[in-house]
Amino acid sequence: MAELAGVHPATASRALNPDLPGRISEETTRKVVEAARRLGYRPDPTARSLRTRRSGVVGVVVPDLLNPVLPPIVRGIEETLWEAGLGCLLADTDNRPDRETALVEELRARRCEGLIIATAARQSEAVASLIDSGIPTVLVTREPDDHPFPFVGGDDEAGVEAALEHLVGLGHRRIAYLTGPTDLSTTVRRLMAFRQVWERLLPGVRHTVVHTEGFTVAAGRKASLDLLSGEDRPTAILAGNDMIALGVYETLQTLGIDCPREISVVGHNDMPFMDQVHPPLTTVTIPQYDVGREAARLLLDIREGREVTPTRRLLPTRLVVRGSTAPASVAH
Amino acid sequence: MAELAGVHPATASRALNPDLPGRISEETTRKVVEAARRLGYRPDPTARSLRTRRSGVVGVVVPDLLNPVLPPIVRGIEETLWEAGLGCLLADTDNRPDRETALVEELRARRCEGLIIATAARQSEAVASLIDSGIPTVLVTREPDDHPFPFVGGDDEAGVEAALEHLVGLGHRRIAYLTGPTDLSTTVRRLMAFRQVWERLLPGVRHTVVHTEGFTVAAGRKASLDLLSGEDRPTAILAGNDMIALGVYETLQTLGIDCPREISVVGHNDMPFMDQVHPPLTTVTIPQYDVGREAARLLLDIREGREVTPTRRLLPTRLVVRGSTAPASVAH
DNA sequence: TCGCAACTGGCAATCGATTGCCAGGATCTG
DNA sequence: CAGATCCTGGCAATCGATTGCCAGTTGCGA
Repeated sequence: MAELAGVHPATASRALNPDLPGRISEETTRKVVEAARRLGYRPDPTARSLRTRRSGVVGVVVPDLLNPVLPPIVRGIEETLWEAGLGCLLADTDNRPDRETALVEELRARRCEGLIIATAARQSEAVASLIDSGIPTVLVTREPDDHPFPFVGGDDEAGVEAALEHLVGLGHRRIAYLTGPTDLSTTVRRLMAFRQVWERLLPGVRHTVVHTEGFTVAAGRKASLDLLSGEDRPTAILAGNDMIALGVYETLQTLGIDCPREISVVGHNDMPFMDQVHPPLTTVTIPQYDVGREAARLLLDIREGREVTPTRRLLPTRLVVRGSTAPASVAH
Repeated sequence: MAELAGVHPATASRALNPDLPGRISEETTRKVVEAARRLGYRPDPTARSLRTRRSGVVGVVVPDLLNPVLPPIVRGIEETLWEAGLGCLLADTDNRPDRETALVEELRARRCEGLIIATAARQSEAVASLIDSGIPTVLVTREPDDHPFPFVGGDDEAGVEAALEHLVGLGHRRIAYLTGPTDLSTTVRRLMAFRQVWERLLPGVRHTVVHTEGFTVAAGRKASLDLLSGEDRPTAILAGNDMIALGVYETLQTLGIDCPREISVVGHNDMPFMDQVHPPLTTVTIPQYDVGREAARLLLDIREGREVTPTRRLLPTRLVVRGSTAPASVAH
């Protein structure tokens, strides 16, 4: 260790610690730094952790990294954490509550200094278990119905509002909302927004809400097949997310319905390549990367004991109008 | 600690250690286990690490998580590592060599038990620095020109071969290979395969190779614009990856060239949604998830001191024929 | 000149689990 | 029945950095 090279045992620690300004004379500090440099010395993080009770890592729990909305969030988190000198322990729950519980427990056992959780269903045993744990926790993108933690996500309400205004502005009146299962927080947040905006824009007008089996292409395909096969089909579909919208695309192809001439489709999330599908998908874009950064910043604030207000941060979303929406045909 | 609850100090450690079979009497073990259970005791990983000199984490270095080929790889790695009780410290270099170097150094300082690196350019200071470090290291998907480490990736050669045979089988003869910059290992591996297969299939026939500025849509668009604007344009383009292929799509749209009627396009990687673009892209699919799992398994083998042979594992790729390729038009 | 304060650096305890060595008691062997 | 062996559990050192406390020096003011 640096002690040998220099002269002393634990003086080196103080010399190398920037939080102790004039604690050690400049002379001595210089010697220590020099010795450390020559030996390529880096204090052992394990030993340090043991003494200081800080592990230097935070756990990041995601439901499924293959979901295209997550990588940008994780990147935002990861970059922000490294900048603060914290490592990022990644855990993927594969959307399974039991795995979520197990992984959160594992992360706690590893003495993570904080947790960023993107995986929570509306009921989450794992999140509940954290409530009085004292572990700094931030939820991101998804959240349980009831929880005391800070949350960062996109402003879904504004997104749905913009999407619906867009469709109504194009003359659409028979609009179906095709969303996911009711046990996901995303479904609830977006659906509530849909209902509110609907009442404002088209009070009293009937609307259709269909719950798919999941936020997937297959579920979207299946649900839209029923919806579009019957008489009196809608002139526009607002999808709960882009996956469902892609499922709708497949159904349209199957049934030989032209988008956007005969029907308009709007998605949500603006996943990568949604400008490359056919037709290019009109959808709500969410600043996922910034959501990740903000979540990490919030966690750092909490960790430093800084006050965090407000506790919910909804980052601005924006409707990107592409080729999948058009004025309602006059025939209707 | 469990000691208090039970009766002894460090006997608990042995009782809880499954690697010491009959070391402690069944009676005592039972008591310890019971006490541990009641207290929800989990040995402190930090203290354990300090003593055993094993940190329980491996570093995973990726160039850019937003590149769609990476998430499945990372998932495969992450799952396999957790199964083995290892954590997964994620580090994203943003494709910057200086960050790669800094992050690898940081991961070393944190005493990672192993490193899985997906980021290496053809020259990598970071990888070079690991050579005599004794740290178990596995490279994945990309690799420097010269290195002593095990490597796991897709069988690009077979992929390029299948793609080229497909095009030639459709009657194409004027084929351009549109690949990335020469300083990336992916470029080199795929390009060498292209040249070899070409010599076998169409010996002596002239072919065109164009290097784009990167494996991106923009670079693909730009390079293909030059290529397709002139006279005597190719009847088929084999792209170095799907991004470039999408760039070609944009150029085709700009120039009003119909794919696949007038020109065929083949990609490489089979990124998500490549079946949803227009026309659906014929491309080479790589078992990315399995690549990740295999890389992690290899790392575990090395860590356990098991022999790893062969040191290069190329997982089978497959050409998925979709709508972007068609027989060469008779006009040519 | 004396005394007190400021400044430096060392000592030793501490974080919590692991592990080599040892000892007491039980069991076995000749 | 004596001595050897086995089984079990405790003692204490160890991993390496951090930090409260203390002591020796130096400097300054009274």
